[in-house]
Amino acid sequence: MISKKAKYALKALLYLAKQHDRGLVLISEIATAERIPRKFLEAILVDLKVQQIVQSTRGKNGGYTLVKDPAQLSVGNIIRMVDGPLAPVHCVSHLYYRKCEECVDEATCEIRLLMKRVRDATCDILDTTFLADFTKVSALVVEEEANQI
Amino acid sequence: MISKKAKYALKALLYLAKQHDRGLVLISEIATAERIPRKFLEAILVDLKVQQIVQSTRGKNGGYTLVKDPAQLSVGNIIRMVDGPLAPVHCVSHLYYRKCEECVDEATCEIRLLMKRVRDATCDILDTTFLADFTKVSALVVEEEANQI
DNA sequence: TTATTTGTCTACTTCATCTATAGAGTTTAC
DNA sequence: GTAAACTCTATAGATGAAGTAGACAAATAA
Repeated sequence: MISKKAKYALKALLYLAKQHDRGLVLISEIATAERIPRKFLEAILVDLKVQQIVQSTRGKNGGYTLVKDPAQLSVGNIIRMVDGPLAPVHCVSHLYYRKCEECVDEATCEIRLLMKRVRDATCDILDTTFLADFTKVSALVVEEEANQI
Repeated sequence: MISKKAKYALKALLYLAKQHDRGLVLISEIATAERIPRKFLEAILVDLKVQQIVQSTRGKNGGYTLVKDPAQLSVGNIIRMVDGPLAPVHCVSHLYYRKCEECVDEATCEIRLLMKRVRDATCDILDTTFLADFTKVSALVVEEEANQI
């Protein structure tokens, strides 16, 4: 399970990606549109700013905007930033590797091998899906709908 | 990430599966062999007993034994029993489905579609891997080693 | 300059879950 | 009856999740 925080981050970034050409977007606009608790979203956006995913401007006419290219920002990376490893156990994580304390022998641990397959399958999906892919899909849907008129 | 509890449960059941023909196995034997805190393992085994995965006998010469056929007990089911859903978000879980509170429209939620793919990939692996598959692999390894002599 | 709008920062809360541990109680075999 | 097992109840510390409150700082425009 991913945390609500990660889901909110994902939704907020996706919202920003869709408004990418529109310039600065208000926190409260995102919060309302995506039904995210406003104060909680604030904290999330600060985190994402530290990670240099978004940029902000203060004061009147201020707001948030995406810094990273949506075509290069993967869902996998966003979730990792907020929640940590995607792997089901630490001992199969690439970026957050840690030996299981209780494991008698990692090399022959059968559970580890299985979990590695799960990790790989998960990462194959999440690390190859970028924010831009969603906006494309939405554009396609809009296009299809237009064609049906 | 799966919990330690789930990992312990998996290791304990795997241990029991390997000793399946040996009859009753002591909690403390499992705890020592798999380096699981003994009292914690006790609690886990009680849970698994309630779920009718294992059986126990009290008193001297007592112990635990697997009730379910290891060829029909999947890793996916074991993890679900202890941790709940395998899905990364509730709204794509089959057995633990729940609508996301903040979701504006589930039918068009792009994150949901992506997470559904993750769920399916995970379940494809974990629901088709059974305890018996591990004991087979171990047997194979033993066989191979014997061949090399 | 001042009011308003916006993000920033610090601190706190509440609640749940994880990961255990302690110890008395019960059952069974010998 | 006693030792060896499992069982039941209670507790507890640590951590993190999810959110809230409110003062503060910066930018703009009147």
